[in-house]
Amino acid sequence: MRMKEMVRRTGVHERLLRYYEQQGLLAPRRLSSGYRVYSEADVETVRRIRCLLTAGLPTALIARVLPCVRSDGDRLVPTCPDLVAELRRERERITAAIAELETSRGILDDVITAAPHLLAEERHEAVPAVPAAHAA
DNA sequence: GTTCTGACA
DNA sequence: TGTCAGAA
Repeated sequence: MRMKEMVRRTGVHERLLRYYEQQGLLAPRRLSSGYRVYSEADVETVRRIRCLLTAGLPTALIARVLPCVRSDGDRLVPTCPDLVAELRRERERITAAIAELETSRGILDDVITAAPHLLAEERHEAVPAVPAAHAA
């Protein structure tokens, strides 16, 4: 199938399908015209890509993970021994990222709660009366 | 009309 | 990721 049909089948925008290919996640056959020709397997691959992206994996890792998983309904099952270890590392990276964000939020909380009176005044001054003639 | 590549927001 | 331009 060509691009238009692939977009319909996957629900993924044409621009993204090209991006996945550019990242080495897809390798559709090419016609002499240069047009891409996708297979049924490619449709399934796109579903896996979406799943892994949602899981927060970077495209570079997805490219390595893709040949090491099989689909079981809407679940992905690892088929390579090294893969699980790699995914564990990725999980640790995400855990670390969460910790950093929580720290950032904590600092902001301190700043926000330190001057509630200023926030109240600012709110009062920031809402001047709108002339009726200019109101939408 | 459909798809391609490249570039920019 | 979304969108547009210019070419085939």
